[in-house]
Amino acid sequence: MHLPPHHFATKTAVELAQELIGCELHSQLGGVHTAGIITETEAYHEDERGCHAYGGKRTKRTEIMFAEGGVAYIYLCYGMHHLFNVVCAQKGRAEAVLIRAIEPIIGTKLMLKRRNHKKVEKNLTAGPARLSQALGITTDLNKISLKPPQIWIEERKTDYIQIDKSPRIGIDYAENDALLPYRFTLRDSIWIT
DNA sequence: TCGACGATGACCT
DNA sequence: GGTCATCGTCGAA
Repeated sequence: MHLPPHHFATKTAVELAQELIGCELHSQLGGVHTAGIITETEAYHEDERGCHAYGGKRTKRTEIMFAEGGVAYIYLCYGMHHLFNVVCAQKGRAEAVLIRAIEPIIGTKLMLKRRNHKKVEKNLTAGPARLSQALGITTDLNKISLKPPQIWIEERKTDYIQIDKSPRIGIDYAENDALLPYRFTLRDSIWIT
């Protein structure tokens, strides 16, 4: 069963980032279906410096983070990478979870084609820009609601997993907030960065 | 308008 | 380990 958009509105980013580990991220774009198990996430919220909406800053780009949870926040990084986030929390509160890595499970052949790879290996879908490319996610889909048939999340199917915590990647500018344990990874998975 | 700078990844040594 | 591609966003001018 997929998690309905309103589910995300009830969660903080730190809660959701952990809950999403082990869930499945699905995309059905151009009539083709791809999906993977979420193995790595990061939490962001407006009270810490790593967040684009730090201090409640509303700009054209960050406005979607203040929407009610259940929509996608997809933005372009380094001029070429499309990074996918799940907006959560209630309307008016900026919180989101960055999906950083997945383990491919459905449509791996198409993922290989989209990524121009020959072989299924870690760098096919481990990395926030890599998984977006593998699933066909681009900024065109920014702000869409997270429900079938475009992009949605299926609940975790295994009953027990272990989650590790560590500091987030690539946010040195966030000063002391860069040390917060807001990165979550599926223990023993090879599909993490 | 303009310039600085990224929630990165590919490729090279 | 290191280099660099590439462009939207944001704040300063």
